[in-house]
Amino acid sequence: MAIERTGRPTIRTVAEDAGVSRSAVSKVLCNAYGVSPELRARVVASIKRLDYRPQTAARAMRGRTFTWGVLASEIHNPFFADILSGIGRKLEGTPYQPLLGVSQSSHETESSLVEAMLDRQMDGLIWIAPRVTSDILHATARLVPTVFVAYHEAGSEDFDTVNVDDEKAAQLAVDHLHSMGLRKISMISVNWPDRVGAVPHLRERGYAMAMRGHGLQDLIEVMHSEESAVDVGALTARVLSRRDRPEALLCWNDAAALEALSEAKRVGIDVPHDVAIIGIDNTAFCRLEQNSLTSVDVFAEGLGENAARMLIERLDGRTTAKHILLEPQLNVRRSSSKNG
Amino acid sequence: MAIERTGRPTIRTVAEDAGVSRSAVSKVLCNAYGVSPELRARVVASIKRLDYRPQTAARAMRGRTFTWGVLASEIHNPFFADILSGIGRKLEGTPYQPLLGVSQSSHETESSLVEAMLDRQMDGLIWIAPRVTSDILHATARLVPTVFVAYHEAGSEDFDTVNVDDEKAAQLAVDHLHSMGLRKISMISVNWPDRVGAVPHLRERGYAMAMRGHGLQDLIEVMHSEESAVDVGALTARVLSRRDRPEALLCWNDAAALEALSEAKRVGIDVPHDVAIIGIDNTAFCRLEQNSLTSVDVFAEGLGENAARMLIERLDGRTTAKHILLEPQLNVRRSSSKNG
DNA sequence: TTGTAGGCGTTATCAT
DNA sequence: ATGATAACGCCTACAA
Repeated sequence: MAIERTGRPTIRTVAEDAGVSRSAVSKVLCNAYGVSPELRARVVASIKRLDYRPQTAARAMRGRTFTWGVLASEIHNPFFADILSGIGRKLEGTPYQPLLGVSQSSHETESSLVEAMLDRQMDGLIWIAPRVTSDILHATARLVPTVFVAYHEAGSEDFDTVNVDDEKAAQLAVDHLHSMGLRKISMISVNWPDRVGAVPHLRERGYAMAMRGHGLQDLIEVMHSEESAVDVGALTARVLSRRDRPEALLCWNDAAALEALSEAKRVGIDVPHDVAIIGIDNTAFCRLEQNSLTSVDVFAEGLGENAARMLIERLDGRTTAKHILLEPQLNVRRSSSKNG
Repeated sequence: MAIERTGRPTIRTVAEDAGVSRSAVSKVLCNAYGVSPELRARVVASIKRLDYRPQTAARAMRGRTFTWGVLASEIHNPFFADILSGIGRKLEGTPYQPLLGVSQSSHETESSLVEAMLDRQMDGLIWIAPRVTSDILHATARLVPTVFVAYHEAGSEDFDTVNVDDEKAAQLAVDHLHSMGLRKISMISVNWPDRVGAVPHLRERGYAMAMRGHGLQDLIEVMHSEESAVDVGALTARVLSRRDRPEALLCWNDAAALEALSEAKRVGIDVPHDVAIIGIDNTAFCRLEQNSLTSVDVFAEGLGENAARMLIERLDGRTTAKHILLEPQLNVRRSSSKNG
């Protein structure tokens, strides 16, 4: 019986235990042709008895790792956690293991995280809300099957994308506010690398389009803050203290909207009476009574599930790109309702 | 020039480019002895020119992967995100890459996630808030260097632990409530696998000890809910609607406390006047005005940094166990203050 | 149907 | 100081 350095049984151990060749074991593992039921049974029994599991590194040398890299730049936002849940659920029962790498801004850059994933031979990548330039995305996708979530480039042949219609999400919000008779609707957005397909960009566009659609083009106002919570808070505080304060604030995401709620409360401005506030993402915190934040649901978990499905299809051989666009849905709560 | 299947340069490509042997390149990569400055320079130049990076799978076959597995059962709680931030920060500039695996309850079990990590030859594990039995933890730690965060077993020789003093955290909360003249202090805890070293268990103990310390042993009341937000909400609603409603609720973590705030608001019970509410973890949401939740800081990011430091030390050769216990710190906010 | 042999990219041992 | 060589565990032609 072969004794291995690691103490783990190897394919060799199993072969000896079952009294067959190593390749026989391998064939059983890969569900390959040319193994008799009897031989298979013996091998399966040995595998079970020895508690054998193939070593990913060795497999990687010959092909696949059964490992997916999931890339995110931030995970404090529950939006990312929801996506990950969706991926995890979809991968249940498959041999694939998703592993999350986080590129904390200012720490590890996104590109070096991608390199780390490539070095580790991930079978595929799910990349959430990328910030780097489009050419890097294409270059990456040509090296390894990649699905982008929260990044729009429906024309790309190199990769799949899975998104909610972010323009429409913002439009739904504006339409709702307008239907309440509000006109001075400003938007709080975020400083983000200026990419055409970036989510903040599209949400800003949707806002502007909707405003124009209602004849409010003169009232269009988009303000940008850094991503940090304190910056969002400071910006909101400035806006709310203005004499010509807007009647409503559309925040580019829930995190910003929750900060806005906080600032409004701090300075004693009533929501929604003095100012209505709307977020986008419809994360779990919106539901809490102290927030009761109107928000546009972007079905983050569904995004994750779809992304996983796309990648499975790719690994199963699909070569043409697919681009999925889910319908957003408005959830009205107290932060923007008349009888709030 | 060797052409590789993957299109990536290999150590062989570099060797040929630099006109040296593969072992020479390897030695440069590993900072091994016996390479002349001149040879090293040539190799380094080739590595840079070819943009060569070693393949992790191949390295794994010979030893290390420079990859750490981080295990968590849930990531919606920002507590986990903070820990991960701490790990990431500490690992900046090191060759190690942390990758997060999530064992969503009811989906993938924790044990199978551990197996996935072992199959992928992680150099080390950081395991946050494990739920499985202690013997599994020991068995795992004997296979691969492991640091546990948010799990107490200071006597273990097999692994390191990094924690805040969870008993004391709960005590601080009770002491504070008691100092406000409150006596009927109940605790909302969670159904959790009944492990001696589990965080909910210790926080419950700390609560009970503090109550006894103040002569309030007859008022000790610990209620348990499932982890899901709706369950916490339902339990809180029941408690708040009781005629003999407690004067204060100590929630085992912030997530539960935020739900409690929500329910209180829903049924029109004023916080803190009618009931004071305290959480533990001091996650970012406590700061928001609409929550203004008193909470005990457990320095999650510090936990992450310490865990990373412990694991680095292990990989550098330390063989004796270390157990770190940070001091918690109370942060009083409106949800428990007299002039709230 | 089954087994043999070679190689994936890297590191470590041992000659030179 | 440098280089040849042998593993590591697995998969896949190909041979029996």
